[in-house]
Amino acid sequence: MASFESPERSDSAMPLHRTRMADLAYERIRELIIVGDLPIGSRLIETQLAQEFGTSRAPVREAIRRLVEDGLIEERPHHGATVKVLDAAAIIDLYNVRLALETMTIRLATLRGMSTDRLRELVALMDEAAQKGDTMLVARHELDFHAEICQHSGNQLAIELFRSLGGRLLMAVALDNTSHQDLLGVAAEHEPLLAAIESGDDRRAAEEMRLHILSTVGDLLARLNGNPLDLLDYPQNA
Amino acid sequence: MASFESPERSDSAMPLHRTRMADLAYERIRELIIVGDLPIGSRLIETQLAQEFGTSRAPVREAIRRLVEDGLIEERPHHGATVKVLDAAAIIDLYNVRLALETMTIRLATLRGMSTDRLRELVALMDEAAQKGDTMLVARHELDFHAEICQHSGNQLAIELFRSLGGRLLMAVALDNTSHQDLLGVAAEHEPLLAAIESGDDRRAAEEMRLHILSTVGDLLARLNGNPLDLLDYPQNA
DNA sequence: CGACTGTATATTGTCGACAATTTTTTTGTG
DNA sequence: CACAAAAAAATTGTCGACAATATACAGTCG
Repeated sequence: MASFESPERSDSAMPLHRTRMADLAYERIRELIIVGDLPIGSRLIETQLAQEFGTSRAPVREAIRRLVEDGLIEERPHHGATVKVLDAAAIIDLYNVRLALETMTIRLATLRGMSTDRLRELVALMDEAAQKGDTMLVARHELDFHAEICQHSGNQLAIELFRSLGGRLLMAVALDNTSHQDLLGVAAEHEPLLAAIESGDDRRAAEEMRLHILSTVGDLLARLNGNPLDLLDYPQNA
Repeated sequence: MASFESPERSDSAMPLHRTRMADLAYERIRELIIVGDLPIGSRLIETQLAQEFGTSRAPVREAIRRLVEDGLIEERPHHGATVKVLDAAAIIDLYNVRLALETMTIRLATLRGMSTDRLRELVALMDEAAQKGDTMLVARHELDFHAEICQHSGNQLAIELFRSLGGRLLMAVALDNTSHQDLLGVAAEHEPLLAAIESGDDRRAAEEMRLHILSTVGDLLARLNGNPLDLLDYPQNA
């Protein structure tokens, strides 16, 4: 009868994790890397991070393994993990892959007749963030914009891949600490994309995406160092 | 002086890991999944696998995390890991991504003037395996063939991504347990690709790659179930 | 003074145990 | 017999400790 069970101790029973420490560690370390708090090349000491998070090493190890797979971290077997370098060459590689992936996803999304409502909301958020001069927030909304398109492609694999690319894409923006110049124009630059999606012409949408991405990476590389884009000029149509 | 140190006990000191258990576990589990020994949907019990490998759970956990990132395994927070389903829809997604990626890498490789010597060796190996009727071995050499092209693109990210896609690509072939019919023809089908690469015309190479991949996935889906390719028809040129 | 060697330290790799949670089985009841 | 609640079992999540390895440092000899 009426067994004395206290399904939830209300007093002092705070830390009962409803979520996994490993997930938290993953998010936190990822953020540290993206923001640049853990600079490129710096080592990730498991014990140190564990202490900082107030956990054991196990969740930290797990988080690090995931970040390795995300490409944010490099690891040598007994040496440890370091934040992977993201130089101009890596950015070109990154954007080449992005180009290939996103020209595909936007075609699929366009063919499926995706609505642009949410996209317009995100553009508005970009604008808002731009007016505050918050470069990083603009970049995050911009990433959401592209993720939204990816989502509507229906290609689950592409969605996963784009998510895992997100960290590096944000890193690339964060590297470029200057660049408050044309922040106001970034929202408007998305109009042609919206129009193309609404037109239902997938080929046109892909071409707009190509131009959009090329412009983005061009700016990025131009600011990072004068390096012109090496082999990124990659037209899909004649 | 001359401290008694035995840097390598020759007798019975076998398990001194020169390599990490976690790596071994990763390879072994991956192979179990690809071959189909761990069928789709089956659960991966950490303790069970650990016992089978003669290790603790830690390396197994690590391996599982990596396989999750490779997309071979699905994981719900407290429920455990299961082998991810790979149905016709997933295969279409996979090959769409592959198409986007490989039409890019072959263009870059071609522009860089890659040698086809190694590729011809791999075609020979395919033929050899085909004559033995070893479907899986043909598939592995075929994967190496494409990996080789990817390698010569110089795009590090694309190389990583293709490697992580490899597991799923092999799984797709393994699913299709029949299919000894046109095994002999598979080697010859690579000739146009080789010719295009040697011609130095990157656009032509990309088109050949597109045809090649479309043909592959077409066969695959046709055998898997009568499902016609849904939205994969994805020409790059007009 | 520099190269080498051996030691000390720091860090990762693995283990066994316990806590938290979920799934399965059992039990009681209408 | 079906159905709900409770107990039991199985499994994952986290921890602290130890072993294996790599790095840093000091001492020695040329």
